[in-house]
Amino acid sequence: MAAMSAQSPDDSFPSRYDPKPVEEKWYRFWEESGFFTAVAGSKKPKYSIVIPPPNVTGSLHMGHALDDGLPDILIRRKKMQGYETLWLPGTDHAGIGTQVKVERMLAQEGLTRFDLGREKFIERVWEWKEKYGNRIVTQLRSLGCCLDWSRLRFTMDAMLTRAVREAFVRYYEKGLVYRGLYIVNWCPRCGTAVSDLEVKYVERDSSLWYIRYPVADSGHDPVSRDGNGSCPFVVVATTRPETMLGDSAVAVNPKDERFKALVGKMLKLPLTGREIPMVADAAVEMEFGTGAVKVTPAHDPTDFAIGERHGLPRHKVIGEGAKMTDAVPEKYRGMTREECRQAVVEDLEAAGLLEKTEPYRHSVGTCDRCDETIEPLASEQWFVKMEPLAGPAVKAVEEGRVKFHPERWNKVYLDWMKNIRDWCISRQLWWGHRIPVWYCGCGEKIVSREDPTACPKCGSAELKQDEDVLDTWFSSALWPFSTMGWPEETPDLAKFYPTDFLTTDPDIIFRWEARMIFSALEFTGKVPFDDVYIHSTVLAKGGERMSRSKGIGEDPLEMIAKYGTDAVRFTMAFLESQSQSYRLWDERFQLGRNFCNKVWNAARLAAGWLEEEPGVGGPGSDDAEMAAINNWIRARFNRLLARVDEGLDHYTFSTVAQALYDFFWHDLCDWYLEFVKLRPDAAGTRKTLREVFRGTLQLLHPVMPFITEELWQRLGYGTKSESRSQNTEVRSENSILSSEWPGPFEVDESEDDSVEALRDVIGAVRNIRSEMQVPQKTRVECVVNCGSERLAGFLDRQRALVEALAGVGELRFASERPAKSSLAVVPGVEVYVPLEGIVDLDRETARIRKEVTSLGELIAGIEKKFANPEFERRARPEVVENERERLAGFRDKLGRLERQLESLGEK
RNA sequence: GGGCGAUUAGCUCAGCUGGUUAGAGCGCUGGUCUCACAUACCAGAGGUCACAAGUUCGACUCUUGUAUCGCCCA
Repeated sequence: MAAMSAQSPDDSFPSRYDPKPVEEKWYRFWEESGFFTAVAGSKKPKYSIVIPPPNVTGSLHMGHALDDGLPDILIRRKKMQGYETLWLPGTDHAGIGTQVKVERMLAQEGLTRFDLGREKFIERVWEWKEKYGNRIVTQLRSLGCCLDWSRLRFTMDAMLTRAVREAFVRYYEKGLVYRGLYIVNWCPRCGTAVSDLEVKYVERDSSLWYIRYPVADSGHDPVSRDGNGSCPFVVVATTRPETMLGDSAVAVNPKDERFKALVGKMLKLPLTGREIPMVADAAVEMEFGTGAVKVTPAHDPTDFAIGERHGLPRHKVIGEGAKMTDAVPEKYRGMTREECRQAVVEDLEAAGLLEKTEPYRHSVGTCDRCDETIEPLASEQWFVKMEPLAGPAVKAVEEGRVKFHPERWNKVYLDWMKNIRDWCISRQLWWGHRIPVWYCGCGEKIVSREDPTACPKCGSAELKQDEDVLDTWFSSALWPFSTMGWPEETPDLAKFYPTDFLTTDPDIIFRWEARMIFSALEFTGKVPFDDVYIHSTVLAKGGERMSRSKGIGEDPLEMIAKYGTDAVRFTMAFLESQSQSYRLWDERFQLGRNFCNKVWNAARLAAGWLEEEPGVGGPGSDDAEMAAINNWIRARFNRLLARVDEGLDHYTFSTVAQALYDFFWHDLCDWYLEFVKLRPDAAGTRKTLREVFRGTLQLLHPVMPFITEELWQRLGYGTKSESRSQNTEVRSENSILSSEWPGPFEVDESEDDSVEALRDVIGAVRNIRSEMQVPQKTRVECVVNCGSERLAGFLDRQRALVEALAGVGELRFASERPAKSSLAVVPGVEVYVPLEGIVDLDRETARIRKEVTSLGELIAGIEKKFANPEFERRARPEVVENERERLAGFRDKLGRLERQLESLGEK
């Protein structure tokens, strides 16, 4: 411990990276510098992204960390690449969610929304929003997102509300929005209709009840079988016996021979005294139950359709509160669905009309939000007619104007869009965009952008606005352009729309991306974005879905507090590899934290060199000595740059993070900085160090914004302009965020192979030392036998590096193996380590044998290829040539090692 | 019922259009407080790439099937 502080005399550059002070400081700096604010009048090319708006009721979870962290990576790079970027923040009013939240608050005061009335209630919701709705927005800052706060939007803002009205009215005028009586998914607990997407189906164990419906004019006793061939009743199977009270018919498939004779006859509906017809309809599956099904047009979508086709009455037997209505016999009225089911089954049984009950597993629709069983209910609702809208939305993706990434999601989207059904957009809520339709006592219906004051037909001022509000997703669908001022032709819209990119969880691809695409095409004539990236679902350690309410998973804010924002961002990018999901837990963030610390400490080391002027004429000041190594790291940097650019252009975040990690840790720290330690003084080395560090910080910046800005400043890049800019544009580089994205170095790679050989020699000696259990502090001799003069010359010039990094006393050159020495063969070089007195013959034999064995396997593998004459005939020539070279190389190495084994045997 | 995805080292995951000794992080083993970092350094062990058949000169990679798991839609 004491040693540690002694090693870091300068407390202003501590040996551990502490993210907290750094993060606060630089976020404020960026924001105050105006880096986040987009300029619509800019002449620069644009790059824009709108945030997938989180619910105002929400707080940051791992999904947001990706929704918002990944675009931030892209945005930061584009800023550095000189684009005028807009990264637009905002929140969604989340109709049901918010309303329920405020209702719960009221409940604590012993009030319901009805006690307050609509107006007062909405006031309370706004109060709630002002007070708590900004929580998620604040949290986005701690993720480091460079969102343009001057353009913060909310779906209930006046500007966006106007867009919603405009959209509704335009749809209406084109006949694309209509009001109609259809079966909707009714949630009795939420008290509203919900769209198909908000229904989740869960498998439940239940029963299939077989009920006898007596034939009205059969003349037979309905209970006993008379055995003379004529059937006194029709048996129907149902999973919902309580709905039989609302039956209007029994239907069979027209092709079903079993029932041909009965079609057109009347049946007695048990428990009600009603008579209902037998009808034939192709929608009936002959395989289900008995082949005859009960038809309840008011409570089932298929039955509703059958009812339409056959002109059947709709008996609404279950009401909005999921209780039996007055349309049923008195004894059942007011019962819940469950109570009524039991009563009906008992009564049928008592009447001898229950033929049998079978256990049955089926899926039951439940409310996505509250898990209540959904009641399909015939109800007056507003719908968007999807067919005319879906066509262009399908085309946009088929023609590649919108591209999903990973590619497979294109298909998911297309399947859905091609089978889409009309969208139920009215909700029986108070919080939301109220439907802009007014009704007059004279029967006139007014659909208007502005609130009307009088009926255009009769002049009456007694107008009543539709009670319902629009589905929240109706406004979300307009988000990419409503946030920019549509329908006004604003500068923002002109400059930044369409947007370039959007990322979300796979969950909301239909609610969001799909609806945004058709809405955008309809209203703006343009796609809302070019690329959609569907990120992985983050699972908890055990593979379960993260859930705050169930206490499963990690809180990103906690992880940020514990490991730092950059560590969280880096780790999540590292894991984001285009798979369906990945598992994440607390300790995983150590990956990012350790990497941050590595970057920090490498900078700490380099800082010492960069502060001083290069030495002149002193040891290590000779550029020639380090030239090949400087070129090597520059070449490695170029390779990194190519990978980062390629990866970010294709949204392969994981490969980008891995490339950064590998280069920084394994090329820069493990080798280059270790080389430089020995002779940091040459001007060429200084230059390389400075430039490579600069470029590397820049490449790291989009993923790890805070630490890179801190180091950018500490290393002095923020004060001296060193941009290698080709542009004439003058850029202030006082922040890494405003610096110019790097390009490749010019580099002479002619001696890269020599540097590789240098690393191989050091590695070989280290390996021998370790296998021979040579103590770390013991210097060994090392003799090399080079295949070429050039390489020998190079290694001679680099002898100091071999000596320091491999623990070698003196590097010597020879063409013969010294006695009692250990041998390693690397490309172009034989490495001997004389181990007089230390060498352990058994160990050396074992070490060589191991390698001989693995070489033998490799050689056998390649020989097998050549053994087949087809190989040389059919494989590509370069492949054959390559294999030939590998084989020769392995054989050569094997021969040398075998000779070593023989000579060991002699001694 | 339909669609999509996964199955690679003890764990969590990479491996593009088939052809360099299948990689990483963590964990493990041995050795190091080496003057940036023990959140570190050095060396190493560990995989018949779920299974079967096929295509091919050649399959972790392509095709088909089987098994197990997961996601979505109806």
